[in-house]
Amino acid sequence: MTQRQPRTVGALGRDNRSLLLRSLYFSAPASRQALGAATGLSAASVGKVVRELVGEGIVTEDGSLDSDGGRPRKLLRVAPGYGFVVGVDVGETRIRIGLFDLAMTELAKADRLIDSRRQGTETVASRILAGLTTVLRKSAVASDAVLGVGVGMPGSVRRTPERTESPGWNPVLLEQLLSRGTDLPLHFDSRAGITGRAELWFGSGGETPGTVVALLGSDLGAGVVFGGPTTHGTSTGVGEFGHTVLVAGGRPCRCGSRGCLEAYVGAEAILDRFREAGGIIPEDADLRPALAAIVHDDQGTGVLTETHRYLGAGIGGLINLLNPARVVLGGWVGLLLGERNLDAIRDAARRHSLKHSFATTTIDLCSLGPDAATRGAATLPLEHFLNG
Amino acid sequence: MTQRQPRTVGALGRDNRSLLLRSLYFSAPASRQALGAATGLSAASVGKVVRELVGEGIVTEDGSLDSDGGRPRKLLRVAPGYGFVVGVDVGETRIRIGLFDLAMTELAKADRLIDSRRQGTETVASRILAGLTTVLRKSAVASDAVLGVGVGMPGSVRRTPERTESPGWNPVLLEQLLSRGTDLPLHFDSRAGITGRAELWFGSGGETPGTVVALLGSDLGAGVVFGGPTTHGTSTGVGEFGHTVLVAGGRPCRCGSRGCLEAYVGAEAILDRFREAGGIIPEDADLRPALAAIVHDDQGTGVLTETHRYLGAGIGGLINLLNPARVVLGGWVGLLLGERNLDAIRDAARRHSLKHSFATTTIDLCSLGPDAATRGAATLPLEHFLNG
DNA sequence: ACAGCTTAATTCGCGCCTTGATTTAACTCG
DNA sequence: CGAGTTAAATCAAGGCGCGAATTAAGCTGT
Repeated sequence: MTQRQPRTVGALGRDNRSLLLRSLYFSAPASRQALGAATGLSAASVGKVVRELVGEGIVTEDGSLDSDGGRPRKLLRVAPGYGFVVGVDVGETRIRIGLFDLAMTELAKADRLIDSRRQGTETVASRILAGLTTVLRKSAVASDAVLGVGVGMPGSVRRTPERTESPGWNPVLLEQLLSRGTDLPLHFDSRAGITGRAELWFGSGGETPGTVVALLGSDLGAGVVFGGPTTHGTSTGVGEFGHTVLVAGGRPCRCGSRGCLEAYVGAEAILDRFREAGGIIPEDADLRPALAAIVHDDQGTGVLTETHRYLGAGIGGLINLLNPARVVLGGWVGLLLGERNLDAIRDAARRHSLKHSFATTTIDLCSLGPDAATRGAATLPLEHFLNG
Repeated sequence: MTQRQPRTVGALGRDNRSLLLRSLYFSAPASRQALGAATGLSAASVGKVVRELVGEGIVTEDGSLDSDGGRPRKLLRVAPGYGFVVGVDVGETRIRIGLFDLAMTELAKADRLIDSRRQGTETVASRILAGLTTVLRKSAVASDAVLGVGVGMPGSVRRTPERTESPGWNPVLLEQLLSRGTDLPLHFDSRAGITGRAELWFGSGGETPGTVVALLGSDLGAGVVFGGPTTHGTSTGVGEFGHTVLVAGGRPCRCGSRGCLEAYVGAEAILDRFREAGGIIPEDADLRPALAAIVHDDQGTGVLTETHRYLGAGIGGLINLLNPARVVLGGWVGLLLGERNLDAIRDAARRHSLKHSFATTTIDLCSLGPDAATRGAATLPLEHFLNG
């Protein structure tokens, strides 16, 4: 029955402070005036809050706008060196760690190879902790200046002790081990989630409210992140759409079901379908080059066209259900398919969604490289910081 | 960049007032103490706000709890007669109108037959306006005591002047015509939306947060309403899921696409599939009895089992994507299918969704009759009232 | 170069809110 | 019937945002 936190007048103040801070963060260098307009707060309140923030060292004045007759407005920004955030991307073959300042410039990074098939959660945890000290040392950042660590983990992050996806892998245990090894605040999300966050925060188009990010990669599955109706910063994971049924009773999927989207547009799935359609590809070829080759030339099998169509249908369903303002296609498989013929995907999505919903949606390619994941993970503690 | 309304301290007050009012509304007769516990407000604040509300006639004291040694707590409730709300359900063959007091007891209702194929928006508007005066007269409620009118319309309600679904039907025009004919505040939603709202407000299970309502009817399409993470009262339409692709390249759907869910589990679709599978049904049979007959005995065609499976797969996708706490199956087709074998649907949904998501979801049948629609529509102005 | 103008930022008093403490009200029980 | 107990109202205090007034800091034209 509860709804809003700011019940008390004190909470209201903290709330407006965070509102202002977030607004400032996203509008980069901004004057007090601009902040007032953006937040709806009066000049007096903006002044007061800014004074506090400057006093705490969170915000600094940085240059000023040229005047045209009056007193020039001083520009404000969040002090990049006030604190630092760490992002961790736990892949299947390696762990990536990045340390960023508040302006999200990367100050240090570290890679740790792992073999997820053979090494368990304990190894992953110790690797992460080791990488953490490494980036701290490299960047000469004091541990207590780190605001938090965001970790993107494979699979779903839903907290259940029992029943994890892969036998050797236990997200709950990872949390325990990590929190035992460091005092830093930890934040967790799925890999799809952190990649989506990266796109939402730093991707093309920027802060469009109501953005759905559809990620396609072999080792990533597919996921969705939804930037709430408000904006930026307030992104919330929604769910997985890789296992939506697209062909009832169709191809078996590794999830145990049949006809899932992933069983058609996942990397391995595309390769399998290519082979079945008579396409020739070396048996021991690596996934990425093999897929790239198919996308470049599908040897007349029609697999590529079909894949575009499947993907478009899946996206169409997404559009019907979530009615987003923008769909961003990402993940290396998604990028490969989209770069080749995004219009084919758009077209299929159009055919498989309601006219009106489709008309108010744009479908774009993700513009970020694969190493954006750590950056996306680092937005987890950053967001926590901005929300006070 | 804006996010929360209560920026100013005055708004905070209004906000808490509405919080309290809503809390009171849903916890029926409640003491001041209970309200304090429920809302988190202090006894002092509760007392003050309640005094105001009583002064305005919105809330009345009604009995008191037996004491066990101390002063007994007086019970409060929203005065049912403080105001009234009207719900309108615009179907394809008739318009239903209901007038309710704040306790949502129906004081009067009216039916108007229409022929949506032949009569245009103008007729619908005038029928609604006529029905409105009828229920007002019947119930002897003064027009200015009506807080608002909620209208559930066929199709999507997304506001676009151009490009409406059916040629003779124009939701935007309807809004214009109605607002020209009455001064009462108008609220609009889709028919799926109002039916979903009814389930959310008055249905079994009650106020579970994160409830998705899946409606299946021939003339209704399928829709989804999502009760936000907060609670009751704050429901927001999400989208249509009747045209999610379930069988890529499958049966043609009236939406122009192929393989939509509706093309398999819509009433006509089930009948068609039944006939194609060799089932015998009179050519001129009415939809409902015909479908009921099939559900009762599908003559060994397997169509029923198949339908359950399709529907389950569709619901599974819903679960993956939205991760609701509860899925409620409604609409007359949905009820028919669910009453026959809900477990088959559950089972198919389980097979087609991620283990964890499914485990945290329950799938139930809608418990409301078909005439709940006007009641659901009337929650639109009611909610507006409760939100201040 | 200097008054006069213009605009930014700060300061100040007001009204409003919630809260904890205190007081009053209303009932039970021995 | 008075002591005890609990509910509700009242009161004073502390905070917050806002508009108005004030101060700060540049331009501009002669």
